[in-house]
Amino acid sequence: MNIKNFDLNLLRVFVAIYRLRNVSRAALAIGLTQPAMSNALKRLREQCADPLFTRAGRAMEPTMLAHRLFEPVEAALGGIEACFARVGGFEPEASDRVFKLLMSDVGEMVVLPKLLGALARMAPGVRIESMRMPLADYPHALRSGEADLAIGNIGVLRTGFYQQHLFDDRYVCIARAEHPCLEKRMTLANYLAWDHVVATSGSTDVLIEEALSAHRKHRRVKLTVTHYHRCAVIASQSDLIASVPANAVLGMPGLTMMELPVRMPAARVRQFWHRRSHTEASHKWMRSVIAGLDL
DNA sequence: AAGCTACCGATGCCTTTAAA
DNA sequence: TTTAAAGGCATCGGTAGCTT
Repeated sequence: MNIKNFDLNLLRVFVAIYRLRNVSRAALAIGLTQPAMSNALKRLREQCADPLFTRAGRAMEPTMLAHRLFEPVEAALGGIEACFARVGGFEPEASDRVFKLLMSDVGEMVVLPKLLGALARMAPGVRIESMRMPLADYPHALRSGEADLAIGNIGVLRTGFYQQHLFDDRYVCIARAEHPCLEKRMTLANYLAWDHVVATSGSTDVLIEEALSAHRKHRRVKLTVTHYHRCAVIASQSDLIASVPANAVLGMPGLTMMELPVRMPAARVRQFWHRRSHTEASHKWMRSVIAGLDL
């Protein structure tokens, strides 16, 4: 390898593929397209004179050299990032800043455990405040600084907001394990024949209603609650059925998960921020930490 | 077992950008 | 102005998983 010509961005490429074992997802994680990532991997392979990752089914398995390189490369990259964060006036390891994050309870379950793990290593004094409010209030909260970031599949944040993709989730229909609706296929007619419990903490409710409107249909909503998790608990103990992001119910006992009878694109869960925070050092640092989580 | 579909990495070709 | 490199779009081909 000739270090004079080495592109340090290739180290980010290497770390992302090693963590995710997937070129496409690694590309999304660092803001490239899949072909650009594939080309970067090719250049990295040429520089290292080693394939670094070999395809094994749907995973990219690291070679012996990749395993040996990962720890020192990750540490070096972390050092560089911390150094630039300090130049910008933010020292993560010494900070006691509070970051206010807008997210649903599913977001909390998926993001917060890993985020806290990362903070324990990098910024033990930094604190998180998870906030909940109606989706319509998100733009104002981010614009005014009441919240730092919003995480979710949020359609209301467009003009004046930046966004970065974090992971995809799918929407599913859930019912208690012995529910009579399971005796038949979950057709649209079957789905509409039952009373529903809906949660208002994310955008699922709005998106399902839009999908049903396209068929000129509507659900009978018997109960509205604020959290997806409560929605799932109620569905597991009643004859109400619900439509939720799959991550909301993973591992929950007493529930059956089914495909929705209407076509729903996957939930593209992203982090959103207002342009007022775009160049602020601590904010940039927190965004990079969240984007680097293996979600 | 065969056929179908979805997923995913690789590649060709083009445009853009920056350096010489 | 030329050239090389990087990134994006479109597409190809291999693999896995599901259905018949």
